[in-house]
Amino acid sequence: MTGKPSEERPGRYDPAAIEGKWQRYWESQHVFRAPNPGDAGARGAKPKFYILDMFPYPSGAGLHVGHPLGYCATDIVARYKRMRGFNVLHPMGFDSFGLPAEQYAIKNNVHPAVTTRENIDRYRAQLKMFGFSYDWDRELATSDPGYYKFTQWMFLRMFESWYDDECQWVGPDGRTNVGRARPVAELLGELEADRWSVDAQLDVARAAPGDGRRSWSALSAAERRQALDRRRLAYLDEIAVNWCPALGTVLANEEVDSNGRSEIGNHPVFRRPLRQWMLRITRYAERLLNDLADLDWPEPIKLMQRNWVGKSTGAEVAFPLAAHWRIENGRWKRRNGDGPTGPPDYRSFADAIRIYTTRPDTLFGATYMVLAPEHPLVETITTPEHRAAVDQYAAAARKRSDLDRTADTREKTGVFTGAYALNPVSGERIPIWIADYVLMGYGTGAIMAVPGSDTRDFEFACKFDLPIVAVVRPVAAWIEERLAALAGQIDQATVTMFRDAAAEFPELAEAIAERQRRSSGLGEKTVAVLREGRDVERLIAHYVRHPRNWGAAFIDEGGAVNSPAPGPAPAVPGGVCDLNGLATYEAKAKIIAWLEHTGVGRGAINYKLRDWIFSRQKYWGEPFPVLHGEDGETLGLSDEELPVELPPMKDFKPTAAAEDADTLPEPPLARAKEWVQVQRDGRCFRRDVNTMPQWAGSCWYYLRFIDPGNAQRFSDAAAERYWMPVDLYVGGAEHAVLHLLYARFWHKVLYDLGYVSTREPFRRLFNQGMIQGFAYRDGRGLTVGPDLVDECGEDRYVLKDTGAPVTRIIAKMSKSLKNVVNPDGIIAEFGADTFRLYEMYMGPLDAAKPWNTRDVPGLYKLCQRVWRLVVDETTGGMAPALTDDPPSVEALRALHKTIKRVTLDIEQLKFNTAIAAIFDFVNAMTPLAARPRAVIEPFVLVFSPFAPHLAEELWQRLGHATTLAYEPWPAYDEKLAQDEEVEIAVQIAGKTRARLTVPADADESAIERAALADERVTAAIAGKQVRKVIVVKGRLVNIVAT
RNA sequence: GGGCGAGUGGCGGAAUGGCAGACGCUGGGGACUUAAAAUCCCCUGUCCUUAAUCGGACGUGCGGGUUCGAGUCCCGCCUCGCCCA
Repeated sequence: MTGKPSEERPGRYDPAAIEGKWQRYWESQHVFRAPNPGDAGARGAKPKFYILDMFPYPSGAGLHVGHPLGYCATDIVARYKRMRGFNVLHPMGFDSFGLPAEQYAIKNNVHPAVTTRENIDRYRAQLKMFGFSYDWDRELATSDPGYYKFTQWMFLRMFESWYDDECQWVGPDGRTNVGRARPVAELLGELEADRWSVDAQLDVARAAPGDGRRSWSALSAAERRQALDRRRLAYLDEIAVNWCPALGTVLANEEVDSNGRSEIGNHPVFRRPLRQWMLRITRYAERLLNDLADLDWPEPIKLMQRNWVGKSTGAEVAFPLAAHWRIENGRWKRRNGDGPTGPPDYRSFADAIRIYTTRPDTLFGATYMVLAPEHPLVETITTPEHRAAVDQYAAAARKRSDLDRTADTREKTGVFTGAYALNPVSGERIPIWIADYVLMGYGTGAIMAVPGSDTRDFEFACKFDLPIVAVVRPVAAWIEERLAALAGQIDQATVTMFRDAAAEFPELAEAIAERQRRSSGLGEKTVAVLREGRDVERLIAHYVRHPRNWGAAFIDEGGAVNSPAPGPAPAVPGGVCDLNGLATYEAKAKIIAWLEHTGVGRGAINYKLRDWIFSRQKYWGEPFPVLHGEDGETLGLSDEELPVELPPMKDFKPTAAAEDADTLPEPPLARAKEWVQVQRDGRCFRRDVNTMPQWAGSCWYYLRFIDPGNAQRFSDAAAERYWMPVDLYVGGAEHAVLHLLYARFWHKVLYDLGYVSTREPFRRLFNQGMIQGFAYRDGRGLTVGPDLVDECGEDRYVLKDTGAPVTRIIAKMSKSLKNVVNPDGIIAEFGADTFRLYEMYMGPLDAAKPWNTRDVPGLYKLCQRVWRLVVDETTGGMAPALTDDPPSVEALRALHKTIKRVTLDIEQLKFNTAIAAIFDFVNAMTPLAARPRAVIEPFVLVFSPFAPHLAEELWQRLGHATTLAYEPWPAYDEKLAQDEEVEIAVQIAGKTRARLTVPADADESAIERAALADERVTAAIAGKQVRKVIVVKGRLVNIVAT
C-alpha cells in the first residue's frame, strides 16, 4: 500500500532514510539554537517569539498520540516564525516530580530517580523522532537539583514576603498596581520604628501603638513570630486535609472523587487536621481576576478561572449570642452588665456569630443559624443537655469529605446546640444548629439560614421543622414552574386521605397533621386556589404566606416582602430598616448602609478561592528549605544552602498505615533521620519532612528555559526582559484552572518582588482538543474495546466471540478499552512527516476528534506526491518535468494562492485548512508537463513547517547547501493570489437559476448588467417587475422580482 | 442542578450573513499492466424525472423568527461533550 523504494524504483520517497539524516543534521549543527541577548550569534535587531508547550509529565507509559498534537502545532508556528525573521525560543523539558512517578516506582520497586531518568530518556527519544525544532540545549527537568534549587529559592522569597494590600506602585512594565508582595524585613522595619503596631488579635495595624494596639517592643518572641507568620505569603497552618492512608499522603480536593476516595487507586480518604504549608494566593484574587482582561486566552478558560476565584459581593453580619446580649431601649446591652454597650463597632462585636452572605437583603428571613461542626464556638455555646448529641455529630462529620458533605442529593443532617442568637435586623431569637453541609474552610464556617431563599436551608428547615419566611416575592414564571412540578407530586386525593384519616382516628389527628405539614407538598389551600383557576397574583400571595407548602425556595432576585413582617415594628438598635417593596439590588444597598451605620455588619467581598495547600507527605518532590526549631520557630535557609537535596533513601515508600481516620501521616522523609537533624549555632533543628506538590515546578519552568544553565539566578535578568512574556502557550484544557492559576500567582509574586518584568506569564493561550479513540457499544449498552470487535463490511461491526452486532462510538483513549494508539508504530510505517501532517489535518486544533488510522495513508500519499514533484522515482535524479523556464501564469497563480492561504491559516492556527491548500497545490501541479523551479522552490519552503524532513531533503536536492530553516518565508502577490475570472451565481429570489463568469475585478453595475442580460434570467423574470437587485462582488447576484 | 461548547454526506471535516459539503478517507468506474501492487483520470448527499442527458425538489439535530438571502444571527426545545456542583 505504501510503495516503499524497490529495485525498479530506487528513487522513491523513503522517510526512514531522510528523517534520521535531517534530525542528525539539525542536532549536530545546532540549527535551532536560540541565542540569548549577548550570546554569540545573537541578532539583536530580530524580534523575539517565545512559543511554549505544556511540558509533559514523563510517565511510564510513554507518549500516546494525544501528546504530540499540540507539539506539532507549536512546531509549525515556531518554524514559520523563524522564517518570518523572528528569534524563536521553542524549548522542551520534563515535569518530573510527582505522585505518579512515586507510585510507579513503588509498584516496580525501583527508585523514582531511576525510573524518572529512564522515562525522560524514553520521552526525549520519542519526541526527537517527530523532528520538532526544539532548542534541546535548553532541556530541563523539575526534579534536577539544579532546577529545584530555584523552586526552593522562590519558596523562600514567599516565606520572607508579606502582602501589602494598600501599596500603590509602578511596576517594571510601567503600569500602576495596587497591592504588592514586600519583604518581611520592610514590615519589621515599620513595626520596630513604632510606625505600625499590633492589635489584640495579633494582627498588624498600620497605625502607631495606642488605643489597645501594642508596640513591637512590648511583644514576646512567640507573639512576634505569630504576628509575622500571619502575614507571610508562605505560612504554616493547621487545617483539615484529605488524608489518604493507603497512598500515605494528603491529597488536593481535586484528587478526591465524590465518593470520598482517591482518584489514584480508589483508596479511602479521611479528613484530618494537619499542619501544612500554605501559600496566600487569596490575596491575589482580585489581581488574578482583573489581569485576565489583558490576556489573549480562550473565553471559556478565562471564565473557568473567574469561576474558580469566585468573587461575590455581599455583607458580613454579626448575630449576637442571646446568652450574652439583649436589646434594651433600642441599644445592645450585655446581659452581665459589663463590656461595651454603645453602638458597637462591627470588628469588636464580641460574643457574636459572624457570617458572610451574598444576600443581605434576605436578613429578615434568617430564622435559624448553622455552624460548621468544627466551628470553635460550638464548644462554648452548646448547652449541657445537647452536649452529647453535638459531640457525636461533630465526630462523625469530621470523617466526611467536603464534597460528600455538600452534595445536593444528600439528605440533610444536623443537631441543635441549645443556644440562640439574635437576628440583628428583627431582634428575634433564632436557634443555632450545627450541620455538616456548612464547611469550616469556607467563609466564616457559619451561615445565617434563610430557608425562604436558599435551597439547602429550605430542605434543612423542612426536615427539622424550622420556620420558613418568604422574604422575596417570586416571579410568575417560577410559580408556574412550581405548579407544574408539584401537580404530579401530591394531589387532592392525598390531601383528602390525610384529612379523612385524621377524622377517622382522632387520637392520631395531631400526628397526621404534623406529617401533612412536613410533607412539603401542595397544601389544601393551594390546591383550592389551583382549582379556582390559576390566579397567579393569588398564588404568589399564597407563597409569600406559606412558602413551605410550595416545596421549594424562591432563590432568585425579586421584590422584598416580609422585611420586616407585617405587625408592630421590632425595636432594634438603629431603628428597623424597612426593605419591603425594594428590588434586590436596592434592598442590598439599603441594608448594607444600615448594617454599617448600626455596627452589626458591613459590606464585604468574598472569594471562593482558598489558600493553596502546599505540602505533600511524599518523597518524590522538592524538600522545603526551612528548619523547625524546638520552640516552634521556623527558619528559612540562606541562598547559599540551596538546594536542599532529597536524601538518598532506599525505602521511600509511605508508611503503610491502617485505613482509618486515626493514624497520623508520617512522610517518608521523616525516616531519613540523619538528614532531618540539623545543628545550627549549638541548637537542634529539624528539617521539614514534607515536600512540595507537583504544581510547584511547573509554576516557573518557562522562566528557567530562558537561561537554564544559570547557577546564580533562576534566569538572567536581561534575558528575562528580552524573552518574556510567552507569546503563545499551547496545551490541554485540563490545566485550565489549577496550573494556569498557580503559575499566574507565582509569577505575580516574582513580579511584585522585582524579579520578573511582566505581570502575566502567558500572553496568548491555546488549548488543543483531545484525541479520542473508537470503541463499540453492544446491545446491552456496554462499551467494548476494538480488540474484541471485527469489522464486517461498511460500518458494520460484530463481537469476535459471539458475532453479535455492535455500533461504533467515540470514546476517550484509555488503557482499559485498549484503544490507545502509540505514535511509534505509525512513525515506523509512514514516517514523522506523515504523522505530523495527519494530526494537523484531522480537524481544528481545538476540537476533540477521533484518531482513525485508516486516514493516515492519505497523508503519506501527499508526501509521495510532493516528492515526485521534484524527484524521479525510477532514477532517483531530478524529475524531468522540473524546469528552469519562467512559470506559466496558471502555475504562478497556484503558488501565490497557496502561499496566501497557508500564511493566513498558520497565523490563525488553522492547520487543517492550510494542508487542504497544500493538497490543492499538489493537485494543480501534478498534471502539468512542466514544473518550473520558480514555483516549486517557494512551495517547498511553504510546505516545510508541516513536513520539515521531506522539505529539507527536497531543498537540498534542488541545489541548496544549507538548511531551509532560516530562508525567508515566501511572500505572495495579492493580484496573483486571485483568479482572473470568477464564476458567480445568479439567484432569482434566493434560488440559484444561472451561473456566469465575469472578470474578478468586475464592479457591481457590470455584474448586474451581465446578470440581467442572461437569457435564463430574462426567461425567469418575464412578465415580472424587478424590485431589487443585490450584488455581492465576486459571489452572487440576487434578483427579487414580483 | 448551574455554566460553557458542539450537533453538516458512509467517515474526518470546509464554508468574512452570499453557489452547503472545499480537502482528505471510504466506495465505484476507467487507464497503464500478462496480472497484481503502485500511479494517474473520472464519479461518489437524498429523492424525483429521464433511455441517457437536461432539469427539478429536498437537505447543515427539532420547532419558530429576523433577512433579498441563515449551517452562520435571535427565541424555544432535544441530544452529546467538557467544567463546576
